[in-house]
Amino acid sequence: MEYNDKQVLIIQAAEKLFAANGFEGTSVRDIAHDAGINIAMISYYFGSKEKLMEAIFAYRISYTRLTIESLLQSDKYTPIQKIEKIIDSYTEKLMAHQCFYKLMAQEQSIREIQQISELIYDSKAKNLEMVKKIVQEGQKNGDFVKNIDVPLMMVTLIGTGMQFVVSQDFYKKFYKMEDASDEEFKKLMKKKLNHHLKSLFKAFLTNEA
Amino acid sequence: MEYNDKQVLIIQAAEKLFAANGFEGTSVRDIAHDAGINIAMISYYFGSKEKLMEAIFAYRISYTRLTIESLLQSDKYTPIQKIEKIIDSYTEKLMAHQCFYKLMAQEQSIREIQQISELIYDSKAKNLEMVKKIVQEGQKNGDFVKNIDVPLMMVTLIGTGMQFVVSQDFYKKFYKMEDASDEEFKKLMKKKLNHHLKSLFKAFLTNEA
DNA sequence: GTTTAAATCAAACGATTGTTTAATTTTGTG
DNA sequence: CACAAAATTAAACAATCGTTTGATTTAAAC
Repeated sequence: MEYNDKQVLIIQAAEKLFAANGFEGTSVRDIAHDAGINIAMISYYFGSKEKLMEAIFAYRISYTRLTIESLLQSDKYTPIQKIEKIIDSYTEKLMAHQCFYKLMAQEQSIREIQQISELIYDSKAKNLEMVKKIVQEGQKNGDFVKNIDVPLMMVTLIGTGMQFVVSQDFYKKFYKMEDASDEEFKKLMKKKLNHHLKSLFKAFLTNEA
Repeated sequence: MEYNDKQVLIIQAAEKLFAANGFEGTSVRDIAHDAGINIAMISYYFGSKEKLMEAIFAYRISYTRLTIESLLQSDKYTPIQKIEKIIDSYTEKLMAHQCFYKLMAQEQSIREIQQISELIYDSKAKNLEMVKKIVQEGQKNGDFVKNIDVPLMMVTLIGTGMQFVVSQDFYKKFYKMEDASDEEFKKLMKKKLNHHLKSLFKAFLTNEA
């Protein structure tokens, strides 16, 4: 699906406002005002407010889908290196599109639009299978410990990321970064999150530091 | 704050519907219908829809606040045992009041009501300080490793719990529990979550199984 | 320059929103 | 029973919601 400049403008405004105020908490007039276009343009281009939400997901997913799968199937990396690659990819996407992940968090909880719920479901299932294979590989060659609950491991990975984006402001003060620039703060936070996830899962999977 | 039977009825209906459809996605008529009362009773008892939301938090917090603090300050437990006590308390509350925690997850992301945001903020700060002390104690006596990012450790704890409640249905199939009773399923999930968190944080804090 | 389609607009649409009113019923007290 | 306070109701309130209309402007094609 291709979107013209005006459509992208609307999508980006909607993404921002939906993330901040929720789907039901954002009116099409808010979006139109923020995007600097007439209200009727939303129905004109997308059909409805719901379809606009679907467009946001279609737009983001087409732009954030990284082909790390081929990377993971190769023999160039050890299982723990593959997990680290996944964490790199996840933290990168998370920090680059925070609004979108806030939206995903909301949709997970509220389930407003059937099609989006299915999209999230499929994405989870795909990621789970991918990680499952890596874990089994690591257990086979003795790198990883036995009895790893992969679904719950994924809950921790996704949950940590999601919680991170919704409570970033809170942790600003605990890292004494209140007067740092947004860009500076974001950069440090990404680094911290990345390192945290890597040491967390290395300890969990291998019982080593 | 004390609430009479009718007020509790309204609070419980609102909690359920807010969790399922969001604050803005739930009308006062929906709540009134579900609680079996007249619409006007909501304004009559609580003043407004917003104040009803505040009442939910006041109600739940007064009923779920467990005094584990005194337990944690005693010398009867090792630092790792104290962490386990916190996990026990957290999983217990999480599974007993899933709707409420869904609501918390939404409020964290959307920030609809100032007073509630502050309540969540204070709760986070309090929990962070509590865990910080335990971690320092564990590091002092050599039980825990060095360089533990406690704020991010809390992100993982809370995030895992929150993600767990919003995606429980998804994981139902992966544990082959689709035809188990709700109570049976809930019991197993609580056990699994509890065990997962304990082994995760034990590995993270001590690098041991 | 004319024609046709796409884009944009202000205005209006009916439906639904949270809240209030004023009347009525229920409850508790003397 | 009589009275006052509390609880409950249907109805109405103005405001806002997402969407549509029909007219107008802009852009593209010949």
